[in-house]
Amino acid sequence: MILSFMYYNFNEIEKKWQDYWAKNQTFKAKNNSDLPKYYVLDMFPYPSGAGLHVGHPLGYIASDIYTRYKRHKGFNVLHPQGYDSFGLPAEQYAIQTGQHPAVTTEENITTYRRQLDQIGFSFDWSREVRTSDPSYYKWTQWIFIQLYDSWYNNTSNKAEGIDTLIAIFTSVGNAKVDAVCDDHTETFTASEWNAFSSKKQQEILLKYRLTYLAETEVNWCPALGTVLANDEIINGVSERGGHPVVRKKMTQWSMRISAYAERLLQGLNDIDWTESLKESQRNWIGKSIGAEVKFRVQNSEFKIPVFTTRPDTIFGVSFMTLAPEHDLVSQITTDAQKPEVEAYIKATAKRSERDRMSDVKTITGAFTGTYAEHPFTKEPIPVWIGDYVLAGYGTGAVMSVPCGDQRDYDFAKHFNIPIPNIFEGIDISEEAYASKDNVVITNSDFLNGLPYKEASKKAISELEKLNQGQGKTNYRLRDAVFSRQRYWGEPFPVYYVNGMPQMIDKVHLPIRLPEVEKYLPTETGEPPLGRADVWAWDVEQCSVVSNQLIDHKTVFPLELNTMPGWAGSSWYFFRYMDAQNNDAFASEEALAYWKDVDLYIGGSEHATGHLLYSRFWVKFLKDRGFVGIEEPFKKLINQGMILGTSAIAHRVVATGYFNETKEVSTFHTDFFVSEKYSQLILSSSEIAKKIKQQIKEYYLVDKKIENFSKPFFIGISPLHVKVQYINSSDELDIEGLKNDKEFGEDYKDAIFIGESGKVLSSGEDLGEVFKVSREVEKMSKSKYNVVNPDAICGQYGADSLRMYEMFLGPLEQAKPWNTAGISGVNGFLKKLWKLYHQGENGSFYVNSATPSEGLGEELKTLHKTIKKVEEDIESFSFNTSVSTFMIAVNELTALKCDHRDILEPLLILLSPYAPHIAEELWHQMGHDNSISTAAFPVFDAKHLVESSKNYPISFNGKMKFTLELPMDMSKEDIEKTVMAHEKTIAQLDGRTPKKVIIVPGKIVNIVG
RNA sequence: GCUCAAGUGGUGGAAUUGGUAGACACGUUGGAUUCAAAAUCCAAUGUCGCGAGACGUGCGGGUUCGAUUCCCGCCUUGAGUACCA
Repeated sequence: MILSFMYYNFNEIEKKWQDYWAKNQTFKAKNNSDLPKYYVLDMFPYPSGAGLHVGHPLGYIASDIYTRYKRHKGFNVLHPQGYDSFGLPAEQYAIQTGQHPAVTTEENITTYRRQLDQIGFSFDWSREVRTSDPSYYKWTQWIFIQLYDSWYNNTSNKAEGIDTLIAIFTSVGNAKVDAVCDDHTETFTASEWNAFSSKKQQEILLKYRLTYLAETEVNWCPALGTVLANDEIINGVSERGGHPVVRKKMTQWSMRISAYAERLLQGLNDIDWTESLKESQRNWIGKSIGAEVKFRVQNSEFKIPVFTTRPDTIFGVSFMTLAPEHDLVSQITTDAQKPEVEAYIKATAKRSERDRMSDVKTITGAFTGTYAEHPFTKEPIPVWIGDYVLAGYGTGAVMSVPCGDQRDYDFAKHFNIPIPNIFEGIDISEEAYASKDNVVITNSDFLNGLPYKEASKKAISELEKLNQGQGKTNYRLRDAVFSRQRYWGEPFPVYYVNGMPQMIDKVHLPIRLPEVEKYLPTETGEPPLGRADVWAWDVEQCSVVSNQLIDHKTVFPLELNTMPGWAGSSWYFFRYMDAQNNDAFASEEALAYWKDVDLYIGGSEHATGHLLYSRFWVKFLKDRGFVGIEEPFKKLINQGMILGTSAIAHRVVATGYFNETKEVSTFHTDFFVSEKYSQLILSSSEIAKKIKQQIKEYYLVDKKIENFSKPFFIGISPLHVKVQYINSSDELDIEGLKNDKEFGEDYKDAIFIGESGKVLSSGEDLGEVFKVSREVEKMSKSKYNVVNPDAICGQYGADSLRMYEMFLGPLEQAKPWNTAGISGVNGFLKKLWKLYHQGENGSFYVNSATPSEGLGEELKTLHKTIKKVEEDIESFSFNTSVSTFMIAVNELTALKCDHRDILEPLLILLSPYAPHIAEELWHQMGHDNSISTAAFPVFDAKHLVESSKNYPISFNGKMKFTLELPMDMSKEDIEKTVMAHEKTIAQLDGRTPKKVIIVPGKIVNIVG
């Protein structure tokens, strides 16, 4: 066994230790331990059918290094993994092929697991979870019911059980309740409440529940046949697939995340996330402070509430603008204006969200014919509608102050509305003045002479006196739509009685996803669950029964929507703490021990989706007493994307006439030129002439194509070729490309012109090469630059892959992958192996005797390495540790070091990065246990003490030479020695220095 | 437009409180070993220059004895966001 490992046989070693870890459950975390806990989590992966490319494991490698490091440091580490296994791709595949998504998901997970295992991650797989597993989504449904049974009390500033709200309604009505609820919720007394029908009471309660069913304007994606949440739409099209999205009114489940807007914003101050990530959450929450002002509509009872951040500019209002969708529009429009207004509303409804977004320059609007009344001057203010006002933000109406807002200004200019100036000494003839700084209000009655802040305060207090406004804080964050018209998601534990939703009792969970014969919407446009035959709830038997039994007395229809992707991923980090528990989503003890995630690593694309929703659910679960923490992820790191290095071959295109009609056209020839000629060929160079001639002969003689002209003109067309055919010197493996099965005959006849201009029929011409040019792009199948970790592990080993991914650059930065560079770390591991195999014929050998002296240099190297590696891991600077290891091995090799006292601690330092080789050498050193819990070596500064310093001697800040001087030399002596040095005298060339700066231990700088 | 991040050799990148710019690696060139290749080892490698030397961290200023690092103004690239009242 040992003999076969005389050389570094990574394939055998890695297999051996992966099997050992699995068999011995080396990385199983205990739920009770005297050791301090540490929880390291990777963002939940979706098991896609394409498998992993080398970009995917980057974050997993980083978190695994940190996990292993923490174990060496004496922590009980929880490092689990699982699958966010509900989702669109499996369902789209199911629609195309008819295969059940559970089947393809299972297959994908198998591939995923195999790929993860071969990289040597130290996951505790005994805690694996899958969101599509009924034993998991049972608890997702359970949390949904908890949300339904809760309301948000602004007075206590937390969520409470709905029963406390009902108690208040029963005793005093809702006038005194400060709760987060729908707009336009009616006020009622206790006696009115008690007299309401049960249905009416249920309708009212829905306006308060934290998850509620309501008709809302949603983002409907016709191509996917489902609604999407705001964060699932990028630039007006769906995040998945890029399909158009339209606005539509639908009855949907929503999550009242807006109740938590302020807490979600404030919580950001207490967590260690990157500033950019916190900033995008802050922008998404979009807090703005201002006032709500009510404008009376002249000659009517209506009032138009508006939200403004500039109450100080209230005397600058010259019109009002309502969103075309605003409820009041139809009621206040005069008969005379009705045709124009209705036509405008129709026109804007037709425009998709995308059109409206891409076309912000065109100013459109219509006058309603109605006037509102200024709260202070009582002057009439024309009321317009315009699509630059969004129905979903604020009150859907604005008080338009053209002198202080550019959009109002443009609108006023376009429709010839007056633009009164209320800013002292500011010119508004060209554009509005939107800044809050350096403003003094004028032409504004009691606000004259005041700056922004004072004027705003004063305006609000005056509005309050009139009962026409008050200070208000507004948030951009909208409630999140929670229904999806899809099959492959969690079913809602909901049935309907008289159209009102009812929760199924928690004891009957999980409500399992029913079988359907097709995964498409029904003919009547209902979601796929509408195709299920057994999808009704029997309240007496408490079970799911056939639809045919629906009688609306004891058997009722079940909800047809399913939950969105973020449902299962908003709480999974708790399930890992106690993954097998059947009585709770996790036991109180487990929750109390593991608390929160100490380190979370994942992509920044989840900034406004998963990371916001998780925080929301955790705050809710805390309010209701189910968990003890306010924030789930203490520290969060976004790993940067690994980009591909595409290989581009240069194909010759020729322009000429190639047929009897002598029509001139351009076509792709079979000729390729090496990188050197990719620019040159456009000119009338010798090589271009030669190629033209070759092309002519080839098509006329070899291909026997008649009527083939000599090409008038030749150019270059770039062609992506597979990166696996490119070596470290950017040279193409011509044979490989020609015989690639994927392209069949495409390149069978290709002719390659190499670097020296010679034609290469194949790769046999020695010393003659064909080069491609390289370009850094996103890894994608279509660019043939995807690199599969399986191939890397096979050729270089998992330890090389792990180290190389770290070596590429800082974790958080985007960086290109180039397989050629991996030989560097692979060479390092071979060199390391040799260091431990300095015996006869390269056999394993370490010197276990502890010499009394003489290890000075070796100890210096070791302790320098301990210090640097420890600092690097603590600061997530893994790329520099890899360099440090290389330096250490280079130095120890030069010293021919074979001492156990040096080589053993070095292995522990290395084991988080290259665990397989570390385990193997650890084992060869005579240890029976795994290296994974060996104590991390302790740094001792005494080994780094230097007696002298090689001082850089600078003249006017520029280093000219260095001088070795004792560390304890005084400033005066340094100056004397330096000034007396011959090189100093030569540099000064007779001049007298103005000043000599000496920083002991650092630098000498001579000025003058 | 706004917000955030980043610009250093042929390439990936290093320089953690301002103190020897280019560590470590890839690539390239030359050499050793080999019948030959692979593997391995040694040396050189920022630019210009034969050389002494000069220049050099996106650009222009500034602070400092000294700036990749700090300040001001610009340019470029990437990411996010977008009529948010």
